[in-house]
Amino acid sequence: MSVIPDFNEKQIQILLVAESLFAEKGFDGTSIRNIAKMAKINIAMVSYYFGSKERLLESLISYRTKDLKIQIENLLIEDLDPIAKINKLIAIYINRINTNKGIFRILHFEVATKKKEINIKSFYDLRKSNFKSLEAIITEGQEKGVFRKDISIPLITPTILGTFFHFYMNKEYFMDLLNLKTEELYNNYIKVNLTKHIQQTIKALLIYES
Amino acid sequence: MSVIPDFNEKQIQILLVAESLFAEKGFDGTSIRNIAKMAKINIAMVSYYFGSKERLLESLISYRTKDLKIQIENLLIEDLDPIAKINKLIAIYINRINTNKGIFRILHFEVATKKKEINIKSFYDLRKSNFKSLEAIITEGQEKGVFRKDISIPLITPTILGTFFHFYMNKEYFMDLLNLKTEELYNNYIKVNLTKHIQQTIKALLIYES
DNA sequence: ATAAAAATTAAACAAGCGTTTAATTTAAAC
DNA sequence: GTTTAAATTAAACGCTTGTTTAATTTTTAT
Repeated sequence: MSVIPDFNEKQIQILLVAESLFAEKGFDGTSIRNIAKMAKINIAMVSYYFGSKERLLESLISYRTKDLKIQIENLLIEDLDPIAKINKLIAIYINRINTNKGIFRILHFEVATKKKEINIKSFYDLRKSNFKSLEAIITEGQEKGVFRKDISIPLITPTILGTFFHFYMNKEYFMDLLNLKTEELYNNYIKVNLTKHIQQTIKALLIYES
Repeated sequence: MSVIPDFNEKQIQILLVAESLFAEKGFDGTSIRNIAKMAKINIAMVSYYFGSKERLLESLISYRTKDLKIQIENLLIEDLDPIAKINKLIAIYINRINTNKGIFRILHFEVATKKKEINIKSFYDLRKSNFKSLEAIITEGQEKGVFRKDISIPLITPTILGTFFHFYMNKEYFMDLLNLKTEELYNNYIKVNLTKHIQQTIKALLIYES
């Protein structure tokens, strides 16, 4: 008995098209006619299946966030030293966002402006759950005497995700600055250099005594 | 002889109203009628003064970014030790964005989606200039033997600004997580704790030997 | 095969959009 | 004080928006 509605094939097809358009042009910048045309359906089908454009967005968010919870919880029970755990957490974060670019971009953009109206509870729960996992990992590291005691755990996530997002949202600027001439080089830079940078940053923050 | 157009009082009044609405509801989410109503002008005045809605946004960006360059360049010639200089740079960054919330929010949101069409050269120049300043400060610190030699300078700015923005863009979530019950407490947390956290992070990153 | 339910369609709806027009008022220049 | 330019207005333009309607086709169940 899940509270998350199940979607049929047609609905999922619509959700996927909506995801790519919302990510590219924003929620307000995308019309139902855009979606219908790209998904090769009648414009009435969106209202028929989802009720409204807003509820389509809500459906998309719950569709995408419902299965993103497990991965990090599994990390908790792995037998790794604290630093390795944190590094793996960062790698999971970045990889996950990278393979779900669309929905994360939408969440990042729309939740900030539409927050009052949209049901983002599932997203909110996901964040809370991830925070608890991070807290557990850091506390473990502190008990083992590896991490500093005076760490502000709530500011770790902004450091990880913020750094990544800022890089990811300013793609053009950084492709120019770092002389990355193809999409592939840019993505590879994220996977190798940026990930390493963030891991290094967090490690320094958790260990370095001032 | 400035290439940046001068705006009269009426134009500035419109720009300020547009800034607050674009920041709150996004560019696509704001209509010219919204702006006209709030600014208590006729809807035709926007076209009359700026030509179009897009050019209004361009005008707003150049109006806001034209005087943001000097502050950081002055920091270069101050007589401070490298760490103090970096700390001051971070404080300047955060304070500046905090007192120009609106335009930075707009830039962050719209530039990412509209980048092809909008003339954001002034913003681009500002970033390049800031990067050069940062590079100079870090190189100085390396020559004095205070900073590590293997620092990826292009990834310092994403770490500073990204961390800040992620915190700032998810206001509601962090007010809840950190139990900050008023706007004032939230802003104070940014000024004290978040700023300190970012300074600490960058310091650790620049100094800590792995 | 028939009846009921679900899916799909084209068309229309009113409302809002950015922009332009042409007329009028206000200000500046001489 | 008259002329010229700038500012402001209400109205309309054509177009797009999200949503609903009512008719039709397709699928499912009996």
